Amino acid sequence: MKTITVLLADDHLVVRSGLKALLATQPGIKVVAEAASGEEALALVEQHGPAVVMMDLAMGAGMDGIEAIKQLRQRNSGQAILVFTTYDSDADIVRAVDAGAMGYLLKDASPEEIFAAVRGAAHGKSVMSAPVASRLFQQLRNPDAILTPREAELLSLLTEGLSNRELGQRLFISEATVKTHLAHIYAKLGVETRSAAIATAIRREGMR
Amino acid sequence: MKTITVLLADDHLVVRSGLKALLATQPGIKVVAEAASGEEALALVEQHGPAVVMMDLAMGAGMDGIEAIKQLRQRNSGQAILVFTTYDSDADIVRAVDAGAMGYLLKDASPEEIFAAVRGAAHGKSVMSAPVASRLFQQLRNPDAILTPREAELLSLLTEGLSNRELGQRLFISEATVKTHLAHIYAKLGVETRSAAIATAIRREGMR
DNA sequence: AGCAGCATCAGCCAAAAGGCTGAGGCCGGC
DNA sequence: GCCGGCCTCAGCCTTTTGGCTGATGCTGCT
Repeated sequence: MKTITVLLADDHLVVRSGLKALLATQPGIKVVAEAASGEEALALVEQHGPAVVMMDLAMGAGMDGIEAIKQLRQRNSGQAILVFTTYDSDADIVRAVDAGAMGYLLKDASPEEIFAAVRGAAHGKSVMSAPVASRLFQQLRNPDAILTPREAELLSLLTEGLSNRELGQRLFISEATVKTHLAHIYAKLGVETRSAAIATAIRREGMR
Repeated sequence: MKTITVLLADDHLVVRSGLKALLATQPGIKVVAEAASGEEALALVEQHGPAVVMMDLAMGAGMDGIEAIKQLRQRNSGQAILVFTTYDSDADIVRAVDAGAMGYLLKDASPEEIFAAVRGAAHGKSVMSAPVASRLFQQLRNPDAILTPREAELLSLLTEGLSNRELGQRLFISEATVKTHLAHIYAKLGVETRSAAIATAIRREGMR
């Protein structure tokens, strides 16, 4: 069996080093490069052409993981991309899968899960942590709860603490329209107040 | 020079393994045990009596890092406790230092910082990541902005999206009192609305 | 004793948010 | 071409929030 070459992209040195140490115990898997940012990841992929890219989503300043995934896909150089991150926010999962990720692992995954995911990804299989899969499943079961683009935009601004008036000004719509959107958002999020919407949005949707 | 024995407490296997790999490169530092939870950390400290404990604050279910630090301090078995976490939220820093942490490192610290911190802690020196130190400094400069215990309690409930009425019921106080506290909180956080307070609280104070 | 800080409450008023109903324009799918 | 979803807006009314002023009791420090 051919050796699987892996590139790690994570802004935390400890995480890279931990992953490297873990993967080093596995015959047939080899870490060929490490990147600390999205930009670096793109450059190193070009240079090393790894079979699998393990990518964090939040990477400090600059390009984030999602953007990096999109760009990698566009170049179409055939890497399987595995998201490896701390949070399992609905929005992140959807965006990552959308951008072209082959799998989605959480940082508290067991070594076995990690090895299986890398091998799976290298062979074109899609692998997800259980909590991630269940979230995706929930989204599919409950399509009514999916926010429209405009609503998502509003919710995002909402989490910055803006008033209805301010929201209207930012989006060039009347306050009445803002209220309409908000009512829909509340219904979809299953909350009744702006405060609860903000709380759920930041926590559940990962709008940090 | 005596070897410094270290115990790692972090619920993420990758982080433990990364830290272990990093520390292994340093002569004079030895990881003697790893814990995945606060409870486990307490037990293993008892068993191994390490000189330094590196502890994450958020550790999934069960006892969190702060609580574990407090308990360790109570037993007074002489370990230097080093917080090693992802976030530099004001509240966490203060609580950790308060609980008896010797140092506070962020997960994106460089290897040199990490080594220095471990060595420093073992010799009774207090070490902080630069961003952490600057936050502490800011708090000291600005004592007016420190929330009273009651206010913090209220803010915490606020981030769950409760109304004034509900807040009053939860805390057994009148709605009038709730409003008074809220007004003070807004002033201290430098915001003008409940929404903005929630947003800042969750993001800045790390109330997740 | 006196003072400061904290927590508690009241009343009043203005502003903001939320619930409800209805409605028009636009676009994509059947 | 019709229907449904999305985005837009209005008016009306209730509830909630926020700003202000003032007041009481407790505690700890001086």
